[in-house]
Amino acid sequence: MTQEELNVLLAFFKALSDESRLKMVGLLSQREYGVGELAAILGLKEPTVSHHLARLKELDLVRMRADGNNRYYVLNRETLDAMNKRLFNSEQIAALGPEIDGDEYAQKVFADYFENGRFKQLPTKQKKFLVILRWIAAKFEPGIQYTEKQVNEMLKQYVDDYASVRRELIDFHYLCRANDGALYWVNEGRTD
Amino acid sequence: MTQEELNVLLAFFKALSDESRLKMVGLLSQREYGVGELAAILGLKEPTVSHHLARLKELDLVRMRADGNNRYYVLNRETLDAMNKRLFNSEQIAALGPEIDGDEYAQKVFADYFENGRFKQLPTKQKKFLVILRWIAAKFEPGIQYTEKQVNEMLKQYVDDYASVRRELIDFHYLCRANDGALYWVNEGRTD
DNA sequence: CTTCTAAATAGATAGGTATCGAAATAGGTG
DNA sequence: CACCTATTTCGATACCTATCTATTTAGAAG
Repeated sequence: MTQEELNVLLAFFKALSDESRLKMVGLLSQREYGVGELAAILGLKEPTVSHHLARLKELDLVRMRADGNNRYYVLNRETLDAMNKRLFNSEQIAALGPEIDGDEYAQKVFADYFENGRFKQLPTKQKKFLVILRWIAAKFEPGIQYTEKQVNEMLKQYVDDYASVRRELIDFHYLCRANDGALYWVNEGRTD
Repeated sequence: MTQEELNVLLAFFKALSDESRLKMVGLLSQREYGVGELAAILGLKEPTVSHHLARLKELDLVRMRADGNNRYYVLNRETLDAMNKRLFNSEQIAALGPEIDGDEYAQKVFADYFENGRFKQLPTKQKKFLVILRWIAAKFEPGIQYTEKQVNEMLKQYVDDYASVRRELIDFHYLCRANDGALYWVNEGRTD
């Protein structure tokens, strides 16, 4: 699951994790309501209701119809159903987890070398080393250009010998480097 | 839907409306993890992970197994499924809305007399008046004892002549009053 | 008993957001 | 045009909570 997809789900849960909005969804599932009407029923001021409706509308959870000065809102059941289907099946739930390398082997390598958010040391066996290199490479966002300083900062989070790792990332074609050596970016065309 | 039930759903959405917890749910759906392990993968400190796990555990969304100093957590899929079934059907969604009196008549009364969160005036026709009285009565929580001052504060939110309304609530047996007149509470045994 | 380690708890801080009042927008009506 | 009304936008405030560090608990191992 990409960060983008996760953000959508997150936004969906955030949208429904407010008492006022949850009640509004309930009301708007029955019939359309005007803003003032909702404000009266919920005991809120118009600006507050307007704010909540805007948040729901952002996610396409409600539809709006204008009639003169009044705007009538109603629940968009399709979006709700889509979210429901999208989330509540095993694969999707599992996919919520960040992508640690999937296979048992990689998990073992992690268990052995990863501690307190850092790699205490790097394995000498190339296969194990590549598991870690791949994981680090994935921390760089595709399409972004990084200065050498930024790359170093990134790597220091995870390893002591950041200079070696930076070199290895280039050697194994996980990162590309500009001719003058000043900029780095993810090699999106790489295939294993 | 009671306030209690709504709170449960609200808590559920709040629980999943955090990026870290959402990722944790994904991971814990695949296998059990120790606290430190999760902290390493998510790039968080142990206390933070501990905090999130506690929140998930409160709702019975995860189960915990202790082994020596380590505690292993795993997703409780049943709770997730139950929440899913519970929420995503039409009746339940509709029930999220606060209980405005259901029938057309009551809605009309509201439209006529309720404005900006208050009743601008009270209808003289008893039938209409009772619609409003019932609605106000529902604002008091069953099982709670209110002082007269508290009752007045409550009523002032909605009407000008709070003293009359307080008397009517007693006369129509929506509220009970202690013999000394100091305490009020909802008459749970009332039948229309 | 002392030491080490994993996790939970306490306390502090910072960022997010629900809410409001005031002001701006825009449609309707004369 | 001027006025009224419904809604949105803006700016400020207050509460909530995710996160951290420091401390405490409690199991395991010398």
